[in-house]
Amino acid sequence: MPRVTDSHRAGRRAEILTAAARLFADNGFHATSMAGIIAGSGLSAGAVYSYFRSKEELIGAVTDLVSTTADEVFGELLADGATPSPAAVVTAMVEEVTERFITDSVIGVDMSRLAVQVWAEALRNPEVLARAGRVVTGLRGHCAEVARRWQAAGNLPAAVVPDQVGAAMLSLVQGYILQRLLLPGTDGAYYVAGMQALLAPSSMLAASSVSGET
Amino acid sequence: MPRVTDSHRAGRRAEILTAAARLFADNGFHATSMAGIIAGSGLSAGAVYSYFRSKEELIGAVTDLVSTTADEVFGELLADGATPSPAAVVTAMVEEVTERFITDSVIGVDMSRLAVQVWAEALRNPEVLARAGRVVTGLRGHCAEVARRWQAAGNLPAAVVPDQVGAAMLSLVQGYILQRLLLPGTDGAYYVAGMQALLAPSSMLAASSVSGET
DNA sequence: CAAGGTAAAACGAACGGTCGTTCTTGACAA
DNA sequence: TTGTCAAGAACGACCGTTCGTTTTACCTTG
Repeated sequence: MPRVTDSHRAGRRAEILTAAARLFADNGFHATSMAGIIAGSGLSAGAVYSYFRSKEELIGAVTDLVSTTADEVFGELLADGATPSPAAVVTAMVEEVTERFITDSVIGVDMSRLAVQVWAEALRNPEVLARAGRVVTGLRGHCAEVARRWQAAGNLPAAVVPDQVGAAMLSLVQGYILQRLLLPGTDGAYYVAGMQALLAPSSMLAASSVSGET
Repeated sequence: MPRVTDSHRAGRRAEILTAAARLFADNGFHATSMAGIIAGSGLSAGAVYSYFRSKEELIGAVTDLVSTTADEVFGELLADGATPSPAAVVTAMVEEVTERFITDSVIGVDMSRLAVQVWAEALRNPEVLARAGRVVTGLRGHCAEVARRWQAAGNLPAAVVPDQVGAAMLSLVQGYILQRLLLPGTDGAYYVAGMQALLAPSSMLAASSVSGET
């Protein structure tokens, strides 16, 4: 038998996933046909269906890919014990989105476009909603942790609920993704400037550096 | 010569549009079939196609409906010459979304769900992108005007670009819409509290009332 | 080493179903 | 009668998926 190596098999799977992600990013999930994915992957229908049982499973896999990428992109923001300001964290998130999310280095697909498709799909597909909700919860939790530290440092009133602040911080990133796709000319620097002005109207320099990994 | 025409004919058109909007909100544009819309409208295929030339035209009409509703909901925020704080305006927008956008009074459809579908569709349909972009530009312009007045009142540095601040303000509304749909338990009051804390960390009462129409 | 067996992997034509759309037909108002 | 419009069966195209066949590469055997 063609005892193909595991890595080869995983590579094939990744190729199919990449082709699907590229088409999904361009046309959305339901305006993309399996025939297109099959052609894009360079394989046959039967081969594709031996790696993914159905189109829905492919959608789920791409959703996971977006989720994983999002986690990776934002996961390092609080690697150490720093207490950056919310404005600095949102700035860092916007920059990370611009550099690593909009054109993913691994497969060269605009993950921000996929994210919007995932949001829309989540409204009708309970499984996608569950996955997407988990990611959003996680990201909001990271932001809430920032708010908690900022609060502990005395920069926020004690009565403030960190998770609530985290929700607003996450919104600033989601809105950036959305407006950049919908409105030409909304780039990272343009957006960050307004966000920082909104968050620190009196003193313009509340931002300190945000650490990456150690 | 149409005997019962005009208002009756417009009513029919509205019925079809309502049925389409309801199904689009539930399942998105491409997972909704014309057969479903035809059944939902209570008319026949031929009748529906005499009012709308194609499914694409129906999608465009629903996009317009969402746009119009959004304009109406947010158009009154700056009716007079008041200079409310950005936080107060975003608060008012979130409340308007909750009360008038999430369940539109005219047709009883969740416009926020439709908005997400429009965002996704805009990424692949140039006409929808144009319409959606126009609306987002308009909303951001309204927010920018708030920032401009706030700046003129001396609450923002002169170097700040109002449109940039408007983009961030709009993000806070878009993020609310998104997170409310994706995460159970994100209601208006919960969200507003965090937003206000983020925008006015030092003095918790920057908000004043925002005027409706005169 | 060479040849043949074997089973996984890939192929791709074909399938039933559903899609968006059209068009013939009938009913009714003028 | 005649003009208008709705009804809904019918249509071709394309959908996601299946499955019988062919190819491939490793293992066994002489």
